[in-house]
Amino acid sequence: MGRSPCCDKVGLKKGPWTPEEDQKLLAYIEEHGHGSWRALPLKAGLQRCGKSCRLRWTNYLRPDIKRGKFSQQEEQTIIQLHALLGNRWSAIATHLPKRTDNEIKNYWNTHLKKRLAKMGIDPITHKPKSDALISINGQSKSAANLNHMAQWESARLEAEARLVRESKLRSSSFQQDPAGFCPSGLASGSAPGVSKTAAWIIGGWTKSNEGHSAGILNAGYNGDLESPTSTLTFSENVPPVMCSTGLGLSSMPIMEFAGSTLGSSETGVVKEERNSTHLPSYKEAVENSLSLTTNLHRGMSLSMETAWTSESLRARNADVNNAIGNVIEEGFTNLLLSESLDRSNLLDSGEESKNSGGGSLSGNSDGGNRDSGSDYFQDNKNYWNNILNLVNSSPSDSPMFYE
DNA sequence: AAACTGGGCAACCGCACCTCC
DNA sequence: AGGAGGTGCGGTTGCCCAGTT
Repeated sequence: MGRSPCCDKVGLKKGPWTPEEDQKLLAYIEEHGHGSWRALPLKAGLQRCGKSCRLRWTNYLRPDIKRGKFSQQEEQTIIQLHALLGNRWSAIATHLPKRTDNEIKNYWNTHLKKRLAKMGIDPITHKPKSDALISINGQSKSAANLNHMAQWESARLEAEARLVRESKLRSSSFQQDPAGFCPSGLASGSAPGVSKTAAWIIGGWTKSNEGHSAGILNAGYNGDLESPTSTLTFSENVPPVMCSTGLGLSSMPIMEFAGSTLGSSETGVVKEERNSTHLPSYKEAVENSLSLTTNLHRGMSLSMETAWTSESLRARNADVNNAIGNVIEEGFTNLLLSESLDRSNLLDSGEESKNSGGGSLSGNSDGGNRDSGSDYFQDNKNYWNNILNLVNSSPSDSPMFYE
């Protein structure tokens, strides 16, 4: 095709930006907006390529960028989303308000990836690197767990493959009006829907453990959990496992969300129709997936408030935050984030403290200190539950990043 | 104190996708 | 329908700085 370069490289400056250049760019964009990036440098009086200007703006100058150290929850978010999305930094960034994809990518490469590796977790697959990590008497558990994770991965891949197929078939874009996702019966009182989401996820997982062939999350399961549960039912013949991945959710052309909180029969219905001419790409499908689950969650999370006040928003966010926190606290992802975790100490001590929000992978790997066989398994369930839970959480109104 | 090393981060590069004509 | 330009994205590079030898 021989396309022309995005800009004439001759005479254009490269390398670090000076404060003067920053000022010029800022001043121009504040006054005119960026418009065409290619034309911007000339208009702004910059000897830079438009692409360079865009990058500088999006990664550094933009006013809504939060700089500085990543919080623990941000780290969790990155790890969990990376487990689900891989190196789709922009998609991950949408769930981390005020952080740029570049910043997240750098942080992953320089911190989190290494930390995972150090923990014996493959930063690519997010799985333990070998069975040796598992306790002696946990051999069968190890196998079961890896099998479990393999199924998850398999489901994920299936979902992605399905997305590709669906994206070719689909002819509609999503109706993403959050209000449309708010089943009035779902959020009675002030109980945040997110806890119900978590309950649903965990409930589904727990049940699925009893029958792996049914998939990891049997979304269609309408079980007898004590806590309020919600179910997803699909009008297509979709293997339940497909519902287990955040990806799978939105790939369903027609999807019905039935909230069965506290025995209520109110039902929120989310439907998409095959009418539009828009054929989303795979990438778009993935994004839509996230958006849909996000909106689904948002709908669940919304109380019956008709207006969003800052107070109600914050109150809700606090509730949501607590709910997420409660779930996440139990995940072994926390291991990666705990400042107190010192693998060598654990190895040296030969005894793992029986605390605490999530135990220790290294503890598990070290001679079966964890005598509760279900803990490790539970940790891993939680790990992946958290991922799904996270995707279900809203990117834009995520409570965890309020300052 | 100088040289070396590694970590962290901003920026660049090239490809892929999207949109417009 | 197809080409060209614009933009977004992910991988990589290179510079700066702090810590170590």
